[in-house]
Amino acid sequence: MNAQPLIRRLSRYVALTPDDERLVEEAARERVRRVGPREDVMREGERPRCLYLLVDGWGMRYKSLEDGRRQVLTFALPGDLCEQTALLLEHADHSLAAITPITVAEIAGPRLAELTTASPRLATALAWSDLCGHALQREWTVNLGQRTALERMAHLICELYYRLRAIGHTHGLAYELPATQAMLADATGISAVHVNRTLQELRAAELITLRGRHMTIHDLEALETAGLFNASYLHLDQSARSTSGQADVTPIPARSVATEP
Amino acid sequence: MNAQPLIRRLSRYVALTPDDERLVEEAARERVRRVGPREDVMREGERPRCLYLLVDGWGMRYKSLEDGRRQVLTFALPGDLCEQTALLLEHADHSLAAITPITVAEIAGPRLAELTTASPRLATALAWSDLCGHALQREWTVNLGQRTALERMAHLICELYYRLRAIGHTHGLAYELPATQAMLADATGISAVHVNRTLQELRAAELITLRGRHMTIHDLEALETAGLFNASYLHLDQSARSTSGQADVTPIPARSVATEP
DNA sequence: CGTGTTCTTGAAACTTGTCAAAGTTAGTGG
DNA sequence: CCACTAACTTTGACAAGTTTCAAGAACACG
Repeated sequence: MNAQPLIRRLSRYVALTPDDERLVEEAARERVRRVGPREDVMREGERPRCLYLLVDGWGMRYKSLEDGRRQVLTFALPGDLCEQTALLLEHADHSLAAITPITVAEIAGPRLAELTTASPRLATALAWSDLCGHALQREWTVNLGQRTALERMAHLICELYYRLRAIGHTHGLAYELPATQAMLADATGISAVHVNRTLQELRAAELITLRGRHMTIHDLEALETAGLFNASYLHLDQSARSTSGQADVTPIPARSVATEP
Repeated sequence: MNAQPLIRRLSRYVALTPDDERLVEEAARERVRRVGPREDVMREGERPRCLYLLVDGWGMRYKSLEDGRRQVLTFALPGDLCEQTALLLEHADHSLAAITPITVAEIAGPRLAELTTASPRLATALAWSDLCGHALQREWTVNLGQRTALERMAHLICELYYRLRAIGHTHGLAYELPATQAMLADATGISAVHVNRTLQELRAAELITLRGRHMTIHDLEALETAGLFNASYLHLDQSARSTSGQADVTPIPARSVATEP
């Protein structure tokens, strides 16, 4: 039950066997935690003791500057997992906060190692999961560096649409967007006030409707154009590829680290 | 010889045995390429057929927008390696260009797999290398999203200083900076003209001198403060940590992919 | 000793940020 | 179920930071 979002996600990359799925389910069932909105799941500077799998709800990864400025690195959606290498760190380099009430499964390092050594398919799938996270981070770098405020917002709205659609969280062209404008501001690197104006501009252009937490896209193609958006960086259509007899996919990771010293 | 920068880099994370070093050397010697300034080593959209190891010179990873805008994702320095998972991709999601004349070693997927299966130390070291790359990308996200033009430049200058110092490419507080102001602009997300003004501001504040390609930092501490810079994200001081008997560092990766289909 | 790239400068326009206050929504407790 | 508070959204006016355009100066290379 709990592991469904992750299994669904991993299956996007590699065809898993029933055994694989069982392994994932066990790992995700072991320790489950609920965290309320505005609370941190994991905090910058702390020692990472496990990998967090977001089972349900919205989260956000962020880094803070000493003077209080804050940058959202990415929004975390159901099925999202920390990058595996994070376990190597002595101190986490960013925080993960809950936006809505969320459910997270904690996957300990040794447990993760088990998965990847037991199944090369899982190892590959997890590598894919990491890869997608990094591709996303690169695209955000571009978004922040090159796009105007309007383009950034349009781009973000498109990204969230595609990511949510991939996990069945859209209704037609609509989805629930629990992030506040202040959070959108921290994600796009523009001020909260300007986020507000930018959203109004998108409304005026009849590209979207946003009332309360309800986002509706009216013209996806136009919105993508406005945001210079191209979904390929999300790698949502990998599905089949890895299924066929891929020759020498070496085991892959199993990046656990010493357990508590 | 060729592999020195990478060996040096990997040794920062994990103590390697002579055997490990030999393996790395062999892998890096196999195919070596020289690329001239302004040429691409690898281009967005192409199928990645190997991992590139920058042996000598400066490069930059970048993504382009359809309308010609360009964002530098990071500067590549000697010893830098592509992330291992990049081999999974059908199409590279960014390009790598030479800034100076450079030497790159091409490491094929199977070769990489060999390294990681043969030596758990190498596997861990390579995982660390990936991790550092991602941590750097996250920090750039913050840089672009939250810092002012002056802060971004200061931050970038500090970052380059520390990275170059780690590979012995600094002379006291000075280093050669082959990137043009236009490249710095694409890296910091500000216009080339404003980069120029910003550099002058840093000069006026007596924080740096930049004549031709020669960068000198006059007051590193003040520069770090100006850029809200904190070197910890670079993970330059991992050295010792992994040396001691780390219990259960599971093998780790070996992320190769099907060789040419 | 050109010729093309890179750096520098100034002035004007524009995007975005800041401040402050009012309006709205949502959640909590009486 | 309403009242009340706190959080969030919206607005306006203004300030500031940054971009753009255009042109000249300084380099660097063949």
